[in-house]
Amino acid sequence: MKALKIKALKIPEATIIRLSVYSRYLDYLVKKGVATVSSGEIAEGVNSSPAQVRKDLAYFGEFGTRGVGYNVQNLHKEILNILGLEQKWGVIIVGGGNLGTALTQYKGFQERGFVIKAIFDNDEDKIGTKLGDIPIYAVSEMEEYISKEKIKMAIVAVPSRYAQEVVNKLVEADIKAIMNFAPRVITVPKEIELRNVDLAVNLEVLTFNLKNKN
Amino acid sequence: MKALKIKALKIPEATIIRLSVYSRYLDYLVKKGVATVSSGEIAEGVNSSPAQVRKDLAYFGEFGTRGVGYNVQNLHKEILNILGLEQKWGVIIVGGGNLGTALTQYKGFQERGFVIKAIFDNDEDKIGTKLGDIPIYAVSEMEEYISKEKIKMAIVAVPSRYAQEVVNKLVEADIKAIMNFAPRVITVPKEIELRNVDLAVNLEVLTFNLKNKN
DNA sequence: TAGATTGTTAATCGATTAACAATC
DNA sequence: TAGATTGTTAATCGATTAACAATC
Repeated sequence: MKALKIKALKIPEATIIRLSVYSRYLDYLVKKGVATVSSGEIAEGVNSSPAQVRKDLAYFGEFGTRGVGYNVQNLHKEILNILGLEQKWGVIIVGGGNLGTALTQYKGFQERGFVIKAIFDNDEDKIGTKLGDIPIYAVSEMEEYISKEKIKMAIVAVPSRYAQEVVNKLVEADIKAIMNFAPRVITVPKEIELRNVDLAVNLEVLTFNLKNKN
Repeated sequence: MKALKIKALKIPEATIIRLSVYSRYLDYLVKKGVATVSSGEIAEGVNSSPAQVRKDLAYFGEFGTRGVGYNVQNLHKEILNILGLEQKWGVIIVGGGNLGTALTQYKGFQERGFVIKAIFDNDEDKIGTKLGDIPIYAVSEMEEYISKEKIKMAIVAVPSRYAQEVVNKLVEADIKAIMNFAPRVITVPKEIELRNVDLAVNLEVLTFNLKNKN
């Protein structure tokens, strides 16, 4: 008896991250006016291998032409689609300190279609003011704002000791995805997407390598 | 003929990252006054598995006692040592914009023993001023500063189009490790440690998952 | 047609998980 | 001694790389 083969193929996270890198390189090629590109050329441009590039793309479809390569504009568009970047995403930032402020103005988010809509903080001096165009509200107003504005994504840039508490509030407010900068183990229900960005760990990998490779 | 078996065991980067997470949890246990901990308890504290914890530690030695577990203080110290954090590390930041400024004052670096020593920028209005205690110098002074102060690590927080150029200067100045925030493919000689932190990619992994898992 | 390059399958490599003897 | 937990080996799982038929 042959079981119906359902393609429940799991896509490695490394693949998603590489797709993001490919899309930036393709963006560069589009601007340069290049029409066609091979997996080998992409690999060279992003320090990968041709097989890896083709494998990553193969999870999602057949985007190339044998003997020819890939249409640059088309592949670029396809990858942005795969990543969910065919639309703009409204994002809120919790925490209006140095990091939150820097992230609010970070060009790299805007370039990829992420729009910071508001900052939430508990500092009375900041509440009611604006950072450039972006309003700063009290954390107590967060749940209502999320619901009213249908916000799906939040960035948590508060001191570590408040991070879990803030995340709990976000979950209650029905946020779908959280990018957390606090170097703490944070717990969320399994249906919530959580990504931890630990800045210090990155330096620690470097010190480990300095100490051991040399 | 039996070849001499040299233990050139390669340690997964994922292990290093987890060690960093373990060390933070152990720090918490130290402060809580806990004396002994098992691999199972660590695993629970950091969302991992007991086997993973023991495997990660086994790359570096035998730190526990069978039937008992690990001495919290000792294990904490051992892991910091493995990561190279038994010493303080002087770090410079290139780029005094929003992100560079935020990173300069980021507590998470200080807590782990990273000391930001100086910022380098090309903005005439900033050069010669200070950000808190941290002096801002011209990029033209960078090479001399690195050599004089024996700086090993640098953080690159300049606009993407300048990133490779800045990295080249750092390499010439004999820097050993670079943490790069520019979302560009950066090339360095193989003896230089390079780590790319791409903030937008993290949001893109979230949008991908939002789009596909739900 | 000949040359090039894809999409895909098979082989390899590496990391995680499970199992268990060692031992406190 | 009995129970607990480590350190380590073996089994499994997953991701990368290599190879090649398909095909432009």
